[in-house]
Amino acid sequence: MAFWLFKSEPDAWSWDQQVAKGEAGEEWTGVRNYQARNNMRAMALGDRGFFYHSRTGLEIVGIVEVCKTAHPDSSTDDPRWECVDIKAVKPMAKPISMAMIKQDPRLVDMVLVKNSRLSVQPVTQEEWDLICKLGETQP
DNA sequence: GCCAACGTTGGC
DNA sequence: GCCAACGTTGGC
Repeated sequence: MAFWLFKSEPDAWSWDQQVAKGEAGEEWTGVRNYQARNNMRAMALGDRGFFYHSRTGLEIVGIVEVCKTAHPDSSTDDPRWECVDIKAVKPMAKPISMAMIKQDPRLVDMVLVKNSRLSVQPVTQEEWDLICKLGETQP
């Protein structure tokens, strides 16, 4: 199983909205970046990811699961763009902020820090385990 | 709200 | 195929 991180501005699509979708989940539409798309193409059913609030919030607020693998993005006719569906699994007991990540030498190499503009990014097993631990959340 | 970093576009 | 110009993202 692989681990990922999904970024969203809460003004556009928030964790609460994701939770409201429940088991059905929701298409992660709107990605128009090849690297992010390729990451979604690489996802398998059941892969887990962090849900991160960008711009306003700047913290990991929850855990999601891939519930549908990559398919054409219904928000565009352009066949280049694909997306997966994700569903909310559980909130972080303690959200993990960008500031906390930057302070931890074990986390400063995260893509989140190194390439803050990539909206769908991979997370390593070590990063996943540590953030779950710091967030006091069972993955 | 600012602006640096990055990705994309398009003229040559 | 290069690279300047432009648009967007997202931390601050």
